[in-house]
Amino acid sequence: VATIADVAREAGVSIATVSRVLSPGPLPHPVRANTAERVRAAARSLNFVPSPLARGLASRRSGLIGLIVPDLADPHYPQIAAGVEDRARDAELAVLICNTLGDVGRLAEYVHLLQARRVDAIVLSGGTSLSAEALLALQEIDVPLVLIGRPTSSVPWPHVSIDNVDGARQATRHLLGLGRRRIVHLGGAALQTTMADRSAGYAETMLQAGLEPDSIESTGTPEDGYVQLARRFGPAARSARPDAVFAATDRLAIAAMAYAADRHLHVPDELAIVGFDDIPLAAQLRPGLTTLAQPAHTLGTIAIDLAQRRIADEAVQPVTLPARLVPRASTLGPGGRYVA
Amino acid sequence: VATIADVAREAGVSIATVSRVLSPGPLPHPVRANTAERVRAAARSLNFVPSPLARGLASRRSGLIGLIVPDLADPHYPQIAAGVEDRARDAELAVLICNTLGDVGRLAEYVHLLQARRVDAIVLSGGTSLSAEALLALQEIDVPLVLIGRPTSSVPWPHVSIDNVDGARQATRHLLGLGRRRIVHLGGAALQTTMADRSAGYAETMLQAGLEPDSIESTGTPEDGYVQLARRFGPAARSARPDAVFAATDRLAIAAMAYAADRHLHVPDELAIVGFDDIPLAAQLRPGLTTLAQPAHTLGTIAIDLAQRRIADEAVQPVTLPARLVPRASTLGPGGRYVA
DNA sequence: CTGAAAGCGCTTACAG
DNA sequence: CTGAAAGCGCTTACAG
Repeated sequence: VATIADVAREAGVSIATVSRVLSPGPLPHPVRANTAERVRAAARSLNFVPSPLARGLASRRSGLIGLIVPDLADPHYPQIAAGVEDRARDAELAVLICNTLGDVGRLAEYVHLLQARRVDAIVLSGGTSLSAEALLALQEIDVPLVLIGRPTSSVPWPHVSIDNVDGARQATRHLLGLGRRRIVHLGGAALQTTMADRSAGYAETMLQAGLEPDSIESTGTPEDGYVQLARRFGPAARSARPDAVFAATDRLAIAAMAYAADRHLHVPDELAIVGFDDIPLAAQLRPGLTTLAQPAHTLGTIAIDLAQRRIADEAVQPVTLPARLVPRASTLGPGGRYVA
Repeated sequence: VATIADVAREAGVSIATVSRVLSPGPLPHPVRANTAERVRAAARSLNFVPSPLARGLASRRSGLIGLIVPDLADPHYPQIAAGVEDRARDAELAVLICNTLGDVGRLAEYVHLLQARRVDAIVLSGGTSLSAEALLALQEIDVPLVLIGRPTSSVPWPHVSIDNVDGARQATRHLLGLGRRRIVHLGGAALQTTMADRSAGYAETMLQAGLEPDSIESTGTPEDGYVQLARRFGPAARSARPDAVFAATDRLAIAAMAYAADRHLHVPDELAIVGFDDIPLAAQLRPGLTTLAQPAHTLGTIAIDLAQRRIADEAVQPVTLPARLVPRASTLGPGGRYVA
């Protein structure tokens, strides 16, 4: 493999000049056009690629981004990862992937590791359920940090998130518009701001309509969602059977659909169901799942944009992206029509 | 941040000794136990982590693994990625993630990039549809390479894959055991060895049973799977309606379930359906999807094991993992029973 | 506009 | 068993 010295020799200049042509830093150094062209030609002919290792060591910038996700198995995060990777690639940054499995110890370990590797920035997703103390521990970091999802408390780092409150409002209004009144919310782990916000948007909209909010909490897994529904719908249920479920995620909505099928409840006639996320399979289900599409990929690309601004030490504002209702047969029925 | 020099000073030794204690290379250098302990204590007290950048530059080993996947949005690959990441972490390797989106140009670009970053090894998944020439281009690589999935032609690199032929045999035998005779195979892109193997296992088993194989090819997306089924089942269909579908993937199986629902075909009474992959949602569908579970996570961990042996220049054999039939209601019906 | 040189933080023959 | 020193391949003040 060719090194900078080979290129310098070939072009008849010093390695300093080669570096200045091929790796213009933040404040570009003036180089004569003619010289620059010779260097570029030499680099091309030698198929020269500067060693990121050496470059990182010398410049204290590794060209690496650390991406921390809680769970790659959850369809939400790969979409974010794809967005991050996409934009990072455009910026000539490589992405180190870290899977915490929701373990705070592992999170701390990764953060330490990423710092040791001198990553230029860390993108942390799934930090929406971190306790104040866990967040405090992150304060120690001297690497630019960007969060995906609204953090639990005020923190010094920028974040990009979905407007979950508004998404939940849309979901609830949609069901109300269809004439449903006994709308239950099947929520995920309330510790996560994402889940809390969706629950809040639901409750607010119900109250505005003069109805009593009725939230069921679950751990967020479809298995637990099913169990919690069974408990609520079961014989011990104290109130009238719901006529609609707004689930906090598509995975929970799928659990609700399974529950309805097992109890021979017709969807949507007897039970309308709305999810949140618009996972790729949502449209393939029967009935198709009405849900809120969120731009997960964009979440990732914007996180990189924010990270780059932080690296350049620019001030940045948090970014909020809208969710968009995608009506399907699980609320409208075949050829159903929405009544606002 | 502490450097090796700080530790050396604190322990009263040279940096060479520190390095030998903290980073024993392939052939460990003898160090007096007492000295080693002093060094370790100093490192601990200073919270010293050797710079992977400097280490990589000096030793020509970066501690990085490049993971190339074709599509993070396909639920199959995040599972593999999780396995890779898991085991890599145990081995103190970090994982660079690369998403090719099925573009061969992008693949080549990534391979180049990963080499520039001096990754210790590359794990390539989704290379099961690479043409002979694309594989030849990879020959140039002087980095250990491990493939996930059986390559299209004989190559000099080890691979780990699922026994797709046998999995397809199991699926087909299962349907035959239930008395089905008009079993159709809904296949994915035939260029991929994975899909070709599943198709082959199906055809072989049908022939053995004295039945005519009947394969429908699709691009592999649920959308196209649905379209292809409609064409086959439609009025123009030349033969008797199938009584079972063995889909090459769960995503295609879900398309088949959607198609059955739209045509008011009862699953499994009128149409039994088997998938392949056992994606997390398969158990949540109604009816639950009978499918072949494949150890995707293990695929990833073994790939790292193979990579490490290749890095150590050991000889390695290809590894094949079994698929396992998971019977659910889409073939058995509620309380259904299997007749072998 | 260009170059000589120090330095980034390690590893690893070489000598003892 | 330990250390002095060269070197990995770059970047970046400093000097001209």
